[in-house]
Amino acid sequence: MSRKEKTSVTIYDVARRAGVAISTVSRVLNDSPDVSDRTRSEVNQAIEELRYHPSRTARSLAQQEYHSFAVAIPSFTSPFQNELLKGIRAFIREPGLDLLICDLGSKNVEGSLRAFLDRGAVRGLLVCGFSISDDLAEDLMDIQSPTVLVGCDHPAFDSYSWDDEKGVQSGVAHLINQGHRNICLIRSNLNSETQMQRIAGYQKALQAAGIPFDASRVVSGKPSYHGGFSEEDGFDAMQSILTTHPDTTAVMASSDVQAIGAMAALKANGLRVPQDVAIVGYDDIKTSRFIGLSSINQSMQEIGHSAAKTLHQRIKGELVGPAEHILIEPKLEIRASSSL
Amino acid sequence: MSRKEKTSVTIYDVARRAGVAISTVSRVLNDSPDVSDRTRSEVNQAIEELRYHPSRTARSLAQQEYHSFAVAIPSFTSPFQNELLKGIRAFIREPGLDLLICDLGSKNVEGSLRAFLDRGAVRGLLVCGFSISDDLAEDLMDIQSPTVLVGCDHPAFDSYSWDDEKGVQSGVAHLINQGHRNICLIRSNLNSETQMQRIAGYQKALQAAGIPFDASRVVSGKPSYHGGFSEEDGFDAMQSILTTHPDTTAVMASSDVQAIGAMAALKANGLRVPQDVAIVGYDDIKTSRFIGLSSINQSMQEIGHSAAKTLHQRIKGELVGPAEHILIEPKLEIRASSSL
DNA sequence: CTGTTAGCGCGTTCAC
DNA sequence: GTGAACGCGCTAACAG
Repeated sequence: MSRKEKTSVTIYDVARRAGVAISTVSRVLNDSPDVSDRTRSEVNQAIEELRYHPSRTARSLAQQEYHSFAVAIPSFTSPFQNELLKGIRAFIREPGLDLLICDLGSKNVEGSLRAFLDRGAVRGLLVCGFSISDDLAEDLMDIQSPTVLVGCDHPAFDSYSWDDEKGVQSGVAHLINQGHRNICLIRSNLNSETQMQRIAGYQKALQAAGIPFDASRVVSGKPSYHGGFSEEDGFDAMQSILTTHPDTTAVMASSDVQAIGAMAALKANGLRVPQDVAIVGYDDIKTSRFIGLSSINQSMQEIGHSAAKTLHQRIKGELVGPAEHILIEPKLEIRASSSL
Repeated sequence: MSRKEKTSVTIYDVARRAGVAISTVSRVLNDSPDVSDRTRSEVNQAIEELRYHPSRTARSLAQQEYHSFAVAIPSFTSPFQNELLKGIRAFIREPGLDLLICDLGSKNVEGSLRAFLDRGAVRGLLVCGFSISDDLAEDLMDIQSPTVLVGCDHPAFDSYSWDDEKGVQSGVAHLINQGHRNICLIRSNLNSETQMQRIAGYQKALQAAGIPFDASRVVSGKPSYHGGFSEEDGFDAMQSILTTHPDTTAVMASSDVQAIGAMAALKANGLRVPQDVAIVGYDDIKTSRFIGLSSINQSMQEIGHSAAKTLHQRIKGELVGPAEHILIEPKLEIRASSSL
């Protein structure tokens, strides 16, 4: 009995047990036709008896294949990112892939991604939800594997991003059309490019209507989780709006959960939505379908699906040529239940 | 130029470039102290120049180490599972692990898990959210790697589950204490053990108060996503309650989103919560803090964290001995905002 | 301190 | 149809 310590059963054990060579075992494993029914069943029996399962890592190393997408994403449990992940999942279901998720957190996003890359290169990478510096872009190119960006743009990679400026602009324009003039914008407390674009959209809409821009009407909640996109942030922000700008009749929120929080604040103050204060939330329509708000639909699911598909094609070499850059233009959706 | 086709840069390339052996490169990679500063910097330079990144699979194969947890979970994007994942993430952040997520979907959960296992064994596995058959349990034992169960129990594995019966029982008892007698239970349309336990809890609470059990008061929505735990399901279920049992004054819902849907249905019918109909939702308190309901707190995050920790310890051999079975007893939480 | 060599577990030519 | 041998990219003893 010179068995090694607790070593798990390998393809060699199976081969020995079945009285064949490992290549034969490998063949039945990958159901090659070049195996006699007899040996096949013998091998299968040995596999059964030894309760053998091939090693995932060994297999992908030898096969130079990939069985999973790597997804780098900040706070993947946030409702927003979730929609994206649903889309990705919808795609990978058929090819039978898994998701290697690297949660980037919300503080040192870029550092986390670097650490992830140092842990070892992956076969294909989906980077979601934050704009990458040129520095990071180089690191990303270093790993030599297809990379698709979602939520930001960079010339070197395929990307899916959306026009935040136009999104907010159309939302605010909608409110203006409804007769509102005292409109506040709830932003996050990040100074991301995204935020700047949204503020620009807000300004443009006001400008187009001849309404003067008042910077104090752009508010954010206290710093909190999810970089200022949480319910608490929305609640805080709305609360402060009600005290500093009591004449406000409409609000554009930067996310759906923010909008939910804002609504809660209104209720807490005895105000009705949308009669007293109207709200438009920037979000995915699917997320909060029972909340009585209008919203900017980003259809994150579709984006996630497309991004995953693109990555898959790049990896398999089915897609060649220069990086593609898809810019989604968010649409305004008037909720049927907006009279909640 | 006899370079191979598009082969990515390996440790050999770096070694050649730096004029050293691959083992030396490996040493600086794993920052071993046994390297002279001079060679180290030379190697590092070569790494820089070649933009080399070690292969994740090759590394873990050779090292027999693990850099990621595998998590098998049904519909990981549901708000409920999300809380669990948050807890898991909280744990893995420090050891610098990633998450290999296998989304089991919601239809053929067990089959999906089997397919996952066939794709190759993993080093450690977290199975969440559904009870496993003895058959599947064997498969799980076959992969010879530590496995921790969350949301169900099995003698062979460490497990974290909660007492659904007592949970629902306390929720319904609370409603009874509030003076309600016509209480409905919104269940999912799965026939899981969990559901049976919940129904049992409902019955026990009624029985303790001398209220006769009426099976028709246990309702579910139309089959839908998430196995009946969605907003739509809650909406449907409440809608049917209002027509078949208009005398209902209180409802116990099986999940938070269900409760949200139920509330929407009430609003749609001009009813107020909780004045006309009170609701207790079975959920994680963090999930829907702005919804005006009482709830059964499952503190999924803590469970996720503990489960991940247990798995980690098993893998590292820091935890030995028979499987541990933790049974969480859900607590009732009266929401401060329950007058929304 | 550094290079050589043997694996890690499996896929994949090649001959037989 | 089947087996021996090599390679995937890297780590880990051994030597020197």
